[in-house]
Amino acid sequence: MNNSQHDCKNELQNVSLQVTPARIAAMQLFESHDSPLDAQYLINHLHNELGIDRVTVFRILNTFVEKGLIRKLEFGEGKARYELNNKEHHHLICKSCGSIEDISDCNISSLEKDIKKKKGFLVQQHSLEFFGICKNCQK
Amino acid sequence: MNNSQHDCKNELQNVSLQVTPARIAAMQLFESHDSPLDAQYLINHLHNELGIDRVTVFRILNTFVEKGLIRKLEFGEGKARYELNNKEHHHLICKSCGSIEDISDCNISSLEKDIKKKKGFLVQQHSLEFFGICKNCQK
DNA sequence: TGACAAATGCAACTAAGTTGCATATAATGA
DNA sequence: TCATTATATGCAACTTAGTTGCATTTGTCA
Repeated sequence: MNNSQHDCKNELQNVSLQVTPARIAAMQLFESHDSPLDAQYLINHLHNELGIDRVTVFRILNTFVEKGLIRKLEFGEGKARYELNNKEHHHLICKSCGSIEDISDCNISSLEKDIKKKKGFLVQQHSLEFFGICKNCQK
Repeated sequence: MNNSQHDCKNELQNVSLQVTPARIAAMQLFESHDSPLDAQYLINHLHNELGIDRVTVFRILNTFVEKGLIRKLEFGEGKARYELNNKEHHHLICKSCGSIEDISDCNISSLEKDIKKKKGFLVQQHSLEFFGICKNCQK
């Protein structure tokens, strides 16, 4: 078992999930990609490499979200995307080429405190996505 | 024709859309609701009241989005929601009771200028949603 | 009012995601 | 290391959101 597989195994055990080939492979895909992946992408890879069924992939994604390993995103595409749930960040989604870039330091937390004070609403999560034209497509 | 219908008719004409019973009724539904509506809600109402087909409702929604009358939102429910595209605001979505409250003055525009400067990405739209527990559900 | 473009209805389809159930596999404790 | 048991997977069938093609109807405008 190589390093990457070993890391993935630990992450699964940390959240009390059984370590299976499908889950290790799914974690590895997330570890090795920067931009958020859709279910179909995982289905293709896991089916080709390990013969994993699409239903299993959907179940893995739901389980990972529940356990907090990944988070679910929606960019108005009629399907969900998923990415590792480590550092907080947001996305710049280019409407021209479809590229997805990350940004961090959006300083939303002060706004969240405001919301608690003014509205009494306790924010647990937020989603912030920017849609526009990336640097490249403006040329 | 009452006032509300007349207003809706004007809004349709302003964006060069033909005025039809289905479109007037759809606009009226949006005018009379604060929280974002899903397609199924419109389908139920327009079908019961006017016998409008579901396909027509989806087409109306797409047309309204294209013309900028409404905007499309996604709250991770596996379906889209739509609301009038007038003043900019964001949403507080309660994970306990499902209620959706509006908030405004989020001051994102300074962040958008920052993004242009730092990343070269030109922001045209953004979506900002907060998920948590509403005042009522905290009791 | 008649012509023409645009909107609608209907049927069929696609794509994302879910459920039930039988089988296979990972974790555990002797 | 083997048997037990809970958990994960595969397969088939299903649901729900949304789309497409085509024939018919309706709104607009001259």
